[in-house]
Amino acid sequence: MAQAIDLSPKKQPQQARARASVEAMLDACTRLLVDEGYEAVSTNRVAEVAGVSIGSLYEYFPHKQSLVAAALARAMREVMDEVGRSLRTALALPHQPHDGIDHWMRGMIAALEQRENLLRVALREVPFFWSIPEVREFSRTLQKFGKEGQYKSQRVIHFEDPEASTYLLMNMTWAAVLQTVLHRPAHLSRERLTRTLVDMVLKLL
Amino acid sequence: MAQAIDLSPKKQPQQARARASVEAMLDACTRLLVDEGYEAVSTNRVAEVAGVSIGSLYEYFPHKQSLVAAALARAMREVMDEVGRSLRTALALPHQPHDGIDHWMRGMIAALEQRENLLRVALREVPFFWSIPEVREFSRTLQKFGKEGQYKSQRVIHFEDPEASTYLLMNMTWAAVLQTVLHRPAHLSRERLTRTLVDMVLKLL
DNA sequence: GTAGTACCTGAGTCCTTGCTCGGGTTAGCT
DNA sequence: AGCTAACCCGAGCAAGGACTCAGGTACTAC
Repeated sequence: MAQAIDLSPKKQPQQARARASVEAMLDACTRLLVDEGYEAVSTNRVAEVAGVSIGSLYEYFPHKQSLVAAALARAMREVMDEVGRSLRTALALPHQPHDGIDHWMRGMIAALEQRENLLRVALREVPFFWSIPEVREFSRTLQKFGKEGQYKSQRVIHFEDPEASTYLLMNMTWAAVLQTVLHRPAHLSRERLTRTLVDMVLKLL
Repeated sequence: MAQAIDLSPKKQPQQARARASVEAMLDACTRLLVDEGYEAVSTNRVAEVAGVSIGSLYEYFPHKQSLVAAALARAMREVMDEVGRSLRTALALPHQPHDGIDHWMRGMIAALEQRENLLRVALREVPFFWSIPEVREFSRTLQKFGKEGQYKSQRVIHFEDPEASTYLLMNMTWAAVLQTVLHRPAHLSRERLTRTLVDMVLKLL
């Protein structure tokens, strides 16, 4: 099992030139993850693709894991931002609750779809993915979003155990969205799954 | 991304002695996966732990992946058997439907719990996990179980799109069960989650 | 100008690991 | 007993990959 490693970067770039180099490294790492999977990511190749030398890479990242973690953390922050934005516009919609749920689901699906291959690799191949702070935070934020949505739309799930049901609802929904994007069977279109998912969530509220 | 590889074994053991060796290899591989994760599994170590030589290992497995795939396939067959058994006893219960769903959920959770760490590693670290035939079959069988349960218990989800809703229901349920076992937060007991999950599934039927 | 710091370079070291291969041992059959 | 095929052995090869280090180049401050 993946044991705890320090995933933090080594030192921060000070000048613009160096910041560009680090960005290039992260871009290259992301590209390799997407195109060839985690096993194919070697520090030498990342440096090559980024157009910097291997020595420069180790200026800013103490080891391979911290590089991959930084690339994934950046992506997760982007996803989280988009999901948060789509929640806020969903809550501002006049025709609650169907339209709100619908908008939010589509927002989440769109956010994932843009990074489909990266997320697939991250979730299925990167051993320390769940140790990345941004990923842990993502789960927490998702829970917060769930409560926020219920609160603002004046709807609460009425089960014996509200805390457990909110938790499960969010996780099931998230899993279904992930499934829809990453693992959808050919005979079920994204549209059909989205519509049905919205119906199911409404039924649970 | 993980490309397609031939995951089938090389040749079958003929004599009892050889069958025992192969079993020992699979056991050792499973143990290493559970204890130290996919990255720590090297063919040399598997042979060492199994008490056979590296040469013998390559008699029966053409490469590392086929060994890991065989170990995981064996585990998946066991899980599938248990889940199937618990579904059948659930359907035979007199007090439908709450008791049935409850029994089935608990059966699934128990089946996963026994192999908690192995599944965690398989799902999160093994790049070719979803290419293993037994895993693909597992997903299909789960869908079949879902339809079977609905049919025999005379309950069908009444949504506009029955096919998509069955698909989603099974996947969401499965995801929630997995979540409960592999990633449960400390403040929510397994029992609370199980009970709430049963309620939610019932509400959707 | 010059000192100091940030930044960059890439050949090379060391280690791990997947896998081979030549040769030995055991089981089963006639 | 003798023959064949199944089975087992493990030193070692070849490749690849994480990471170092000794020495350069570009900024910045005074």
